[in-house]
Amino acid sequence: MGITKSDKFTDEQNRLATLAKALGHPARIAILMHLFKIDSCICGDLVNEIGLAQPTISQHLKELKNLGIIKGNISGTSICYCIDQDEWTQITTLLNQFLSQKTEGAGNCC
Amino acid sequence: MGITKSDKFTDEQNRLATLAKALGHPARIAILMHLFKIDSCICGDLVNEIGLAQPTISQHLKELKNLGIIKGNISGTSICYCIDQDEWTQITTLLNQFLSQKTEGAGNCC
DNA sequence: AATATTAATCGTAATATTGCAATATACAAA
DNA sequence: TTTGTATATTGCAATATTACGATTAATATT
Repeated sequence: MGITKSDKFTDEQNRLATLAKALGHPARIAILMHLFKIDSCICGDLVNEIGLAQPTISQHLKELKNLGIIKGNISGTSICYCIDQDEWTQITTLLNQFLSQKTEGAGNCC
Repeated sequence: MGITKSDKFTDEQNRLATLAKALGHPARIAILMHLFKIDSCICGDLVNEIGLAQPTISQHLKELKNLGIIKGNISGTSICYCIDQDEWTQITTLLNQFLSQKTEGAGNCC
């Protein structure tokens, strides 16, 4: 039904899924990559950099902002976005913790 | 339009997004967690473990299987799923590479 | 063979996501 | 104040995802 039954899962599971989902679109990956590459506030070249329409980029930025991954400050007529390093560290720590799991035994029973 | 314009992005960006997306649902996180915890083939208790209907679980398993994260072998009348450790290592390496990025400067210009 | 068990597939409904045109908002410059 | 520039919001169309009932396929068991 298009609706995720979050109540069936633990907070941790929901949190991990939410974070992964936010990274689950190439435009948002590209935005983050660009922000890392520029490594300072960028203002509006994302629309040029990525080939999507301005409202679409704006929407993806909003999503990343809602999760706290990036923050934006008004800078004259443009808005200055950058990675929130603290939040990024927290998020990636959580994800890494999950990703670094290993099957105990040689695993691969199949 | 609900369709992702993959052609606008690099292979790496698309790959990362696809992997992240696969982890972007709590049921799939829960399935992986359970497989790691059991650390051996489990067969059908995922349906009991997670409170979703059998076709729903089957669908999520298929998604993970398509990406190669898990594999399943027929074992009598049931099917035996487990993590594909090699593939998991590859995938997490790729993701970690992206996640471990840091803003060079003190960052946080905003 | 008939029956039971397990998991995949099909069909469908409900909701979510993606993308953009049009518009609105906010500020700067002239 | 008007004009231009940059970003956000709204509204909508197209597609994707999630979930499940019903069914099917495959194998065991009797």
